[in-house]
Amino acid sequence: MSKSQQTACCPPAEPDPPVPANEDEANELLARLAKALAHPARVAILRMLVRQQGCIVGDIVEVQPLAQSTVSQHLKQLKSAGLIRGEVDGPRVCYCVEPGAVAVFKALVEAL
Amino acid sequence: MSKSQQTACCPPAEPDPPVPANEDEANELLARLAKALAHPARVAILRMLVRQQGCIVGDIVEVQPLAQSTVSQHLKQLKSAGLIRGEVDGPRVCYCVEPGAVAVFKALVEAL
DNA sequence: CTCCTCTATCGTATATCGACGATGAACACT
DNA sequence: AGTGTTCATCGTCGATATACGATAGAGGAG
Repeated sequence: MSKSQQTACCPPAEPDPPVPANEDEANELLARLAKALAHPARVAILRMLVRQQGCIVGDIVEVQPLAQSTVSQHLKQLKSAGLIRGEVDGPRVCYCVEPGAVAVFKALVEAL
Repeated sequence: MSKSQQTACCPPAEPDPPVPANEDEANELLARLAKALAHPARVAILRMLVRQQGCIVGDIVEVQPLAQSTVSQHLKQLKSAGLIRGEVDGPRVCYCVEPGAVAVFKALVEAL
């Protein structure tokens, strides 16, 4: 039973991502975002979410060589960093990228 | 006594920074580099090193609100991630950016 | 040779990470 | 109601991160 359903969660939204002008704030934000990606599994998850539009947790667990609870914790970290968003879709939860946050991260890194 | 001496350490070098083609390896490398920047102090230090060509440890310690030993540890992490390089300059040590590593990091992030 | 400066390392304490199994809560389906 | 699926949370464990003071070691200055 492959269960890759393209549930149309994660709508557009995203008006504008503010990049901090203050350097100290930029450092803290960049550090927080970098910390969220300081683990290969989280990088892989983010990449997966960027690639396809929204992912069910089960799909991620199938791909990652980790326990379901561990994946859930990684998702929690990505979410609390603001890089992804999760929406309940019936019994499942659909995660998707927060494009604005990724854009801010790219901008901060590029400005290094 | 301000001691900002532009000791001409940190020569050119840098032939070519190889970016891993394999996605898993890219994930691990990105995670390692992101981890190195997962702390505001390290981001600030890297920025400082990018801005001016090479920095004496003492200068960094003066700017950062941290103990000298703590700064030294952060430098060690940045160095073991390959983002900076340190050269002994008499009694001092001059740290400088490893431009190739920063370029790889930017490329990996941009490719997200 | 004897100080003095500069930096790295050691030792320590606290906090967070990363992983897992087990449990709990929400939902669909019968 | 009862059952099964899906995901988050809890509790736990070892490993790592972060911070500091204290110490060691290498180099100049006198």
